[in-house]
Amino acid sequence: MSTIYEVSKLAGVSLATVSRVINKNAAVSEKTKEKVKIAMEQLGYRPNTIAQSLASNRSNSIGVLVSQLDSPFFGEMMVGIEDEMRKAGKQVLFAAGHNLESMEKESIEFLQSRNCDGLIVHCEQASDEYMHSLTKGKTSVVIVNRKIPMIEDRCVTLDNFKGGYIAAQYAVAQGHTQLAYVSGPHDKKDSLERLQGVKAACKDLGIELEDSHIETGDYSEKSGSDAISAFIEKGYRPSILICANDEMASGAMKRARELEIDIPKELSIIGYDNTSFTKYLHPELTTVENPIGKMGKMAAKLILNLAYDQKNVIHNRFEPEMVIRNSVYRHD
Amino acid sequence: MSTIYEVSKLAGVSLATVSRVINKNAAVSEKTKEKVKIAMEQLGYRPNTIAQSLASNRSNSIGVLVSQLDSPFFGEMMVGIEDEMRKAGKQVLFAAGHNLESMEKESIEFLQSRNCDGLIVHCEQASDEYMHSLTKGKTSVVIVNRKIPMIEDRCVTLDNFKGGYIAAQYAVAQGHTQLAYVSGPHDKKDSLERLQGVKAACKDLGIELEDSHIETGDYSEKSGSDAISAFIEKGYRPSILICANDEMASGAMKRARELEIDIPKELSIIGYDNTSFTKYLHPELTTVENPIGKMGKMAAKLILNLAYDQKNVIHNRFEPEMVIRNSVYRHD
DNA sequence: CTGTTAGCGCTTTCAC
DNA sequence: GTGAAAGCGCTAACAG
Repeated sequence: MSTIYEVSKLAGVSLATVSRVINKNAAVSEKTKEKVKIAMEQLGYRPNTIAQSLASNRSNSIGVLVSQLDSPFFGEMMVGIEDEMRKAGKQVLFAAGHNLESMEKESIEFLQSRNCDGLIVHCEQASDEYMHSLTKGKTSVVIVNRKIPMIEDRCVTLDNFKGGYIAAQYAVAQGHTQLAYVSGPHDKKDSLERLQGVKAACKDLGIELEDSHIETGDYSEKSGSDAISAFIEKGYRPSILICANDEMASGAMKRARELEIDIPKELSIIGYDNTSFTKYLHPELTTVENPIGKMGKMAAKLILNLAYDQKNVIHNRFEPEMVIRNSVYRHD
Repeated sequence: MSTIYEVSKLAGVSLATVSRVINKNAAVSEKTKEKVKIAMEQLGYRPNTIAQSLASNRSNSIGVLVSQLDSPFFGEMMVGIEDEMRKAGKQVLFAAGHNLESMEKESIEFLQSRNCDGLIVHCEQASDEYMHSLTKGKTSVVIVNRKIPMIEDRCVTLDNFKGGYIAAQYAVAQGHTQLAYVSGPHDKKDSLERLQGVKAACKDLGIELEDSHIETGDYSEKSGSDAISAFIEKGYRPSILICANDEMASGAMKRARELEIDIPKELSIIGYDNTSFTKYLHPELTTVENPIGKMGKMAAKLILNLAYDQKNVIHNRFEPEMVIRNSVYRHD
């Protein structure tokens, strides 16, 4: 591999001049620029990014922490980020936190040790305080899907309250009055917000949603199935079940099928996230769109602003929308 | 961030000595080693990986090219690789080729420009010749899921012939005689091999599989649906449809449901890959396990051998296995 | 607009 | 077993 030195020799200019045409950050006369370009071409010169990083103290890479690498949800997020960063000529390093506080911290340290210029993190377990302190470090940090007090401008979030609200609203609009809800874990803010949204909508619309009509799951398929069983044991037969994510909706559908409950006629189902696998479900799942791909893109834009002084327009609060498919029956 | 220089000052030794205890590649007396370690501890010293790379001409990172970042299939592969590389303390860069020759090459160049010590690639479009020349470069390359003549030792592959064979064999063992097959595109070797496996099994077992009972798809869900329609138009009603991947199997199931064909009673289905979404299908899909996660791990081990002189035991030819679930009806 | 020069933080001969 | 010193390939003042 040829070096900047060889290019400068061949072009008959100094190292600095070559560096300038590479970085386009200082005026170089058209003539010399041309000479340099020809020399680079001839030698097949490619700048050594490592050396660039060391000298400039910038690695032109950003680190991304997701919970899992093999999930449709994080997949979309990664694609959104990669896309945007690639356009900006920056590299992306992905690491997985596996939903464990220790792994999350370890992965963040790993990314930091790689001299990332910025971090985009989707942390589920690490505390608000930890996140907060992270943003105080010298590398910029953007947080996805979590609103942390004091640093909201670093957070790209979804209005989960509204997500819950519109789901319940839609259910009622379709003539349902016997609602049930499977919530996510109560120690997660997004889960809580969705629940509050559902409750608020019911209240606003004059529909009763007793506490006993709410089950708490853990976002897993199994907890969706379990919820169905739980309602049946309680003797409650809702006409519609709203789930805090698609995974649980899928579990609920499976259980219902085992029990020969017809979906959507006897039991309608609403999911949340609009994960890609919803298309494999039968009937196709009506759900709340979680624009995680777009949020990833926005997080990327934000980090580009923070770490590389770009001036992208930022809006960091996203609104969910209903995705109407076939799992909700209309009662007239 | 403290540097190696500060550590050496504090420990009262030279730079070189500190470097030695970091890299454990030369003898250092217990005493001084201890001193250095204490100094590193006190300063919270972390080696600067960029500087290490520049000086040693090794980046301790490997690049991975997949077709898509947001796919369950590649997700598993990425997890397998990340896992193994992480254990080895190496970094992984992921890039997407999007099934386009231009993007594949561009992404490979991107990874190379990042000074990866090795590359693991899953290329669909680039030619054998290109792949071949790639392995001739100075960075080691491992190829996943494609057997390229002359460099088989660099390839981690699945026995696709056997995959097709056991699928057909299983179908026949379950009492089916009216088989049909939806193949993948004919310009892909793996697709061809699966087809040949199916044909061979039929022949060996004395079952007829006319050419008209074979449809050619493109691995997409839609082409699975289309295949069903095509068979019906031809007036052929198979008792079992073997698909060259799960995606097409899913499409076929959808179409069958629309046509009110009962699965598996009237039509059994076998998929291929055992992708994670198969659990969302109904009935749960009987399919051929494609151990892509394990293959990713193995590719990682191989690249560790090639790029870092590790001595992992390699077996680069994987065997598929049937995963029996509920989409095949047994005819006695 | 262009060249000179001093590092960036580390590894790696080569002596001792 | 340890230290001195020469780079790795590039950027970024600074001077002209």
